[in-house]
Amino acid sequence: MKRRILLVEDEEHLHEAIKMNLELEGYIVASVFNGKEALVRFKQGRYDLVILDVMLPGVNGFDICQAIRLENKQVPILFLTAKNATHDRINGLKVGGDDYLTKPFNLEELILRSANLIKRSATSSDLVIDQFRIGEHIIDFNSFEVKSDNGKKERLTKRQIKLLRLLIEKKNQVVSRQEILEKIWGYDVYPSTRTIDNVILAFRKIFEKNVDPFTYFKSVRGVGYKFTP
Amino acid sequence: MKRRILLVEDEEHLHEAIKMNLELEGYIVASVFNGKEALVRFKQGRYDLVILDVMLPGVNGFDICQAIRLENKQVPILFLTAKNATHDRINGLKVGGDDYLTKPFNLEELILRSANLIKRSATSSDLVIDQFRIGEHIIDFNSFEVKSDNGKKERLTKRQIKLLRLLIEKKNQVVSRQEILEKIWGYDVYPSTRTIDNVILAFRKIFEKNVDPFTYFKSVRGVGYKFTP
DNA sequence: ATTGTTGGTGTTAAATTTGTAAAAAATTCC
DNA sequence: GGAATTTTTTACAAATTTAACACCAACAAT
Repeated sequence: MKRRILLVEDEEHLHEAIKMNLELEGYIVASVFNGKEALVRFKQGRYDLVILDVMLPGVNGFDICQAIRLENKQVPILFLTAKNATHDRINGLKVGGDDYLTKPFNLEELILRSANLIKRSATSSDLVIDQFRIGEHIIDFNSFEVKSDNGKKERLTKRQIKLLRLLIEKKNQVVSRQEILEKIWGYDVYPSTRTIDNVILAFRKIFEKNVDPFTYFKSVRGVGYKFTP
Repeated sequence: MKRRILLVEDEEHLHEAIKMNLELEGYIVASVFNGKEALVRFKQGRYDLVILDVMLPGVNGFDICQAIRLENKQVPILFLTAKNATHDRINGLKVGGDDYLTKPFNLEELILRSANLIKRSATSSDLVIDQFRIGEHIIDFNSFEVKSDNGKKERLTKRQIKLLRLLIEKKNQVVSRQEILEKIWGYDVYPSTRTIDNVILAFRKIFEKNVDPFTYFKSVRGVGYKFTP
C-alpha cells in the first residue's frame, strides 16, 4: 500500500527537495506551505505521516499539531525546526509530536525517520485486538460477548462485532456511513443506511446505559459516526 | 499457530532490531515503547511472551511484570536490562519473571531464549488433553468414550471426538463453521454445513440431557459455534 | 451396521424496513 | 442580523422480512 505524507514547510527550496526525495522513495506527498491550509488538507484526507515545520507563516507548527491530535490521536508527526533549543523539543513532545529533526538535516535521515514512524504506527494499530474496555464494559472479540463489571454478560451479533471493531480501530475519527456499509456489509450489498442507526442504537443501549448518552458513540451529521473512548 | 510477542523497549534502534529479527522468525510482534502503554496493550490481547526492558520511561519493568502477573499468571516474561547488577536479577525473578538477558546481548540468544520460553509454557498449557469434564460427564479422548457419573458409558465417533477437541481447545471462543470444516473435514472436502449441526446435535443429546439446552454448546448466528464449560 | 451426509420443515433470531418524533441545519422572511 | 419556518438528518421503536438453525427422517457411504 502506498503511504501518504502531508508535508508542511514554507521554505520553497527545502520543500521541493524533501518532496522529491520522499516521492523517489514511493510515498505520495501532499504539499502545503502554511499552517492554516495544513489543517484543511489534513481533515480532507487520510495521511500516514505529517511532517511539520515549526516556524510557519500564520499558525505555528505546535498549534497545528495540537489541532491534529484533537482529530486523530494516531497519525505520527515529525517536527522540523531551525532551532536546536531544548524547550522547542519539549514543546513538540508536549503537544503530541512523535519525532524531531533539527535543520540543517540530512535528507537521508529524514527518509529513515519517516519510514520508522510510519512502520511503527502501522504495526501497532494493525495488530489484532482481542479485548477492549469501554467504561465498565469489556468487549471480547473472540467470544462475541460484552462483560460488565457487575458480572452481567451480553451476546453480540456478527454485525455488531464487526462494526465495533471498525469504530474502535478508527477511534476518534469519523467513519462515514459509506465506509461502514462497504466494510461491514460488503461492496455490493447496500441496505438502507438507516440500518446502521439501529446497530449504533444497540451499542448505546449496552454501553451508555449508566452514563450520559452519546458519550461513546457520537453521530456526525451528514457524515457518519465516531467512537470516542 | 503464529506466536504473539509483546515487546516493551524504549530504545528505538534496539527495538527495531529485536522486532525485525523476531518477525523473521515468524512471530507477530506488538511494539510498545513505554510502561503505561504496555499494560494497556497486554490487557487488550493474548500474548505468548512478553519481552520487557527494565529501564523504561514512566512505569518501570518490574512494576509492569507485577501488574501482568495479577492479570495472567502463565505468560512467560523475559527481562532485558543494561545493568548486570545482581539485585536487578533477584528483583526480576522475585516479581515473577521467567528469564533474564543483560545488554548488550546477542540477538541470536534472544531468539533462542524466546523460543524456549514459549515452547515451555506452550507444552505445559497446550498439553494434549486426555480427559475433560463437562457437567456430570467425562470425555475420554483416548478411548473415544463419555462416562457419566451414573456409570453409563457412550461411544463417540471419530468426527465427534475431533470436533469436541477443537471446541474445547477454543473454549469461550466462537469457532466459525468454515474453520470447523477445514480442521475436522479437511481443506478440500466440503460437505454441507448442515452436517456440523448434526454433530452438535449429538453433543447436545449427550451433554445437555439434564441441564438447560444450549448451556454448553452455543450457536452464533452467521458465524459458528462456541463451547462454554 | 454403524456412521456420514443430504434434504425438508417448523421455529427462532437477526437483519432490514418502515414510521414518527426530535434535533440540527438551511432557508426564508421581516 | 435575527426570528420563524421549512427541510434535512438522526434517534429510536415497532413491524416486517429474511435467513440461519434445530431437529427429524431418509438415504448413502464405508
